[in-house]
Amino acid sequence: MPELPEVEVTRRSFALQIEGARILAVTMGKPLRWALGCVPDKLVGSQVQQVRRRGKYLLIDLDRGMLMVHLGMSGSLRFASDLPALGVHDHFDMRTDRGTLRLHDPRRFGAVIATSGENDPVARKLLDGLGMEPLDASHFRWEAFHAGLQASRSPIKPLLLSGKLVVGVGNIYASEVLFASRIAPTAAANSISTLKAKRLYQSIREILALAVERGGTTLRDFSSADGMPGHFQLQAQVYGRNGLPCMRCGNAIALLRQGQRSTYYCPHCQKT
DNA sequence: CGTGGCTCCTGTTAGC
DNA sequence: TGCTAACAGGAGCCAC
Repeated sequence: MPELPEVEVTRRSFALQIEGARILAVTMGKPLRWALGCVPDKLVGSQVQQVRRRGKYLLIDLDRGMLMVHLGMSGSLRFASDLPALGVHDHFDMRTDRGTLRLHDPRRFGAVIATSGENDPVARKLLDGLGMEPLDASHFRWEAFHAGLQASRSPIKPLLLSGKLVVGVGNIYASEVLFASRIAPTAAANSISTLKAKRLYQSIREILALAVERGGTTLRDFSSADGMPGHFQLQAQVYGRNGLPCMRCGNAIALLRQGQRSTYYCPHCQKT
């Protein structure tokens, strides 16, 4: 479900409240994608220092160790002091003296992993090799992005989704940024003109930033940790609009399958 | 190494 | 209305 904007909106919705909190108890539900990596009781007594994000991972720094949280396809976090009883899809529940952090994840593609810190082998394995942070101007450099495109013959849509060049662009935003920059999703990355590559670079920055500003996209059930839904779907130009008229030229939006994922695009506006 | 296919799991929706 | 199949916002792993 969540792409970078939803993860960032989630982070902002509870980071300040949970900082300094002391962990009182941890309860696990059904198993998630990976085991927690330690007995839940081991977390008790630790203090939350800050909540960061790398790609679609939330990194919760503790005075001893680091919790990594991934929302997968259907995950969402809540942080509140008055949460209802655990539901069948609540699989991680961390009670603190400031409130309870709870992961709700019906499909269980998400993860909560306890590591010793950023240099923990498990953390390294998941974080090493991630691409540039699109909302970090000093990290997301045009020169590096352009060089990355030039170095790949992969179709641009799956390359964006892979996170190897730039992180956080998921299935919705991949379609949206390619439409905005008028690039065919099937175009080989190294065949994209410098002009279009520049538009793509700008679109990634602008569209993701706008989505964060708007509170993320809620297609089904996304909400941030304070329970607020997103509003960005009102802005979607192509995603989910198969057969409907293109907002730019009026021709029908087409649907394409790339690597088992749906891609929406305008065949008229997005050539090569 | 880069690339593509499969897989995990549950819920919702489209089609008959 | 009920059944079934397809599909859903991710990404690690394996085989080429």
